[in-house]
Amino acid sequence: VKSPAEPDLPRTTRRATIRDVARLAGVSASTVSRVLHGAEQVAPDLADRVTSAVQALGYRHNVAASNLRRADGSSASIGVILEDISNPFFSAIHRGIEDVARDRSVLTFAGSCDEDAHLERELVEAFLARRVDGLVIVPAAGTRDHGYLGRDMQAGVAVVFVDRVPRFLDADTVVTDNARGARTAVSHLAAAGHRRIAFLGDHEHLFTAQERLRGYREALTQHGLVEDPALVLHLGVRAADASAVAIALLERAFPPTAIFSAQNLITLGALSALQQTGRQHDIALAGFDELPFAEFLAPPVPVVAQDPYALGRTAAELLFSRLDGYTGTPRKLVLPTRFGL
Amino acid sequence: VKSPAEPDLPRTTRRATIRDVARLAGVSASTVSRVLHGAEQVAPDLADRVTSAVQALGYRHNVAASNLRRADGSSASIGVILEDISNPFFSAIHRGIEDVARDRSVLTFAGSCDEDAHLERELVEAFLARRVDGLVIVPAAGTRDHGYLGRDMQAGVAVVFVDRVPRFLDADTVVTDNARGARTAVSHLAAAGHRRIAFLGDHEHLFTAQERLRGYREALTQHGLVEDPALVLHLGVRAADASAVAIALLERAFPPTAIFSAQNLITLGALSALQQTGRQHDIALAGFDELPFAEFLAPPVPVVAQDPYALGRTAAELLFSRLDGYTGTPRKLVLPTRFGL
DNA sequence: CTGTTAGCGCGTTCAT
DNA sequence: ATGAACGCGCTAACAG
Repeated sequence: VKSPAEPDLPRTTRRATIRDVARLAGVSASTVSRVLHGAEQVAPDLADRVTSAVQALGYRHNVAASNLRRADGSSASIGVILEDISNPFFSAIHRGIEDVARDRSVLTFAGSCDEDAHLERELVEAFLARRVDGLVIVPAAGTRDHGYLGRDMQAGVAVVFVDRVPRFLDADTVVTDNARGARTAVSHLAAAGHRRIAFLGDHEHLFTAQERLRGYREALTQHGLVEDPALVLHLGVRAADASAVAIALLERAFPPTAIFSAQNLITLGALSALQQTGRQHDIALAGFDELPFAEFLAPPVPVVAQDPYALGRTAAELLFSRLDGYTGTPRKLVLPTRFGL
Repeated sequence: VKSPAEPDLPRTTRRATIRDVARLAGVSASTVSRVLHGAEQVAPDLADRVTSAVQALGYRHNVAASNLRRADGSSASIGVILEDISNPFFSAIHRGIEDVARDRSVLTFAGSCDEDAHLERELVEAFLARRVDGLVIVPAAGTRDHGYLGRDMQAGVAVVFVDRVPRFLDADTVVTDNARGARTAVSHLAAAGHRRIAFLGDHEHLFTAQERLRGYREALTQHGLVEDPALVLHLGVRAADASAVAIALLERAFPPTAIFSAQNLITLGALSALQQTGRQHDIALAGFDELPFAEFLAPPVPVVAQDPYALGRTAAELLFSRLDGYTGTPRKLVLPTRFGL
């Protein structure tokens, strides 16, 4: 209910369009467009007038509108879906992607799906509705089928999976050599004489957890050890959980003499458990993923280090090679790990 | 140079448009649009035919085109500019923003400017060219003037600054109470009897570093201590630097008896220095920013904890309140810290 | 309730 | 070298 005496004064001024610029410069919109795109065949004085008008009006190019008309219809943006953008492992992947994208003036959307398949799908669709040129995805553990993406790939969207493999879809993928990394670490423990080595991993339906368990088993076999199912534990990734589970493990009647923790936060939990029970010098520990404070630990904990930044860079490179016209068969890259203190 | 015998077969199929859907469903484009937006006044059978056609063609809504025609012209996306998306402090801010944005189905662009004013500006303009509805910015230390954003704010873009204050622009801002946090920590050291307390901070032109130094000085004054300029050191944030500088500090003829390190990575460096020189039990240490592994340290290091996630959430809330129509004077929020082990 | 028309901001023909 | 006209995909306004 508004009185006619109080007209609705917009407190926001309308954005200048290319026509406004054209009018002020006394040229046509086409000429402005040409100047904006650095075309050569514009008279210098006209170009100057256009540039001044752009400045004067605070004109900002609208890439969405531009993209609509353009032939290739590239939006110069990509979408990144991670488990959690605030987890250092994933944010390093994110940064790797960003750096490669930035070199091509491509912007990056990012979203966390918190291991939720439904959220993952929602993010994919939201990105696609913004017409991203490509998608980099760390699949949620629960996603049963990525096949629906086939049609979008057909339509020209470049899709690359990182850290975990897609299901029911043949697409470019970059993962770490999880099995080999785990095998190396567990072999190290076995070589030191341990025969009862526990495996502490996260959700058993997680690709990386499965692969690391596989590596653990390979190492046992390799050293002539028999797996004791009671020593293989799967849990959530929260450090608090891991700590409680590890304490229970250590307080068993017949505890392990060594622990292989298959993930970052789990190593933290195991560390805490060893500290709380005062067993840090009795029970050996080795882990997957780097620890930022490894040097301050006594005794030191050897870890399998992956390179998440390289994971991200490599994924982005695969993505852009597709956008550059590569149409070959999907590439499956496996990046090595480094084991040590 | 292409032979006519080899026509350029597009290996990508054209995306279905709303007209394609309309044709297949035997309705008009408007009807499809109405169904897509959940309008009530469409006959159920028509709606069903539209839905099937959408499925059959793998149609994906184009929000850019939609946004172009729509009255309010909101793109349902925002841009976030941080120093480094892979730094845990900033990625926690990022996540806070994302969570608030997601509740409103708003997507998030993110970019790192690595403390480079030029990159910051480039990112801002790239986001604006994509017509983001709002911008959350952690200003680069070197940015001299954010005034250029005034015009875009006038045009309706919501702009919020986080962690550091803008220059020459009056806008919504959320920062941590850096001075008070530092004062608390340094007071703690002074109360323990220390009279020679060193300050290890990063770039002196960084807002947070300045504020923390201010807090350090307030604490000294409060405890009747006189500042010794030789004990106030500014450095880069890389832990390696901090370690070297701290070692040099400890090896002086007249070293401090306590160190206040004003940032995350610097605390890491100081810790390393104390460890390398074997002085960890002789020289007291307190730091700004949380340490993920505090519980494993001996002796424990008390720290000033900020809440970057809350910083992000709060910033996003200010942003969306603007988009919701708030037009009052810019708000300057200061979030508290928590000091302890 | 449904279809038709026009136009959002822009780039691309095609004339000139 | 420059401008006029058209259309990208979509939706607001109107007509029926």
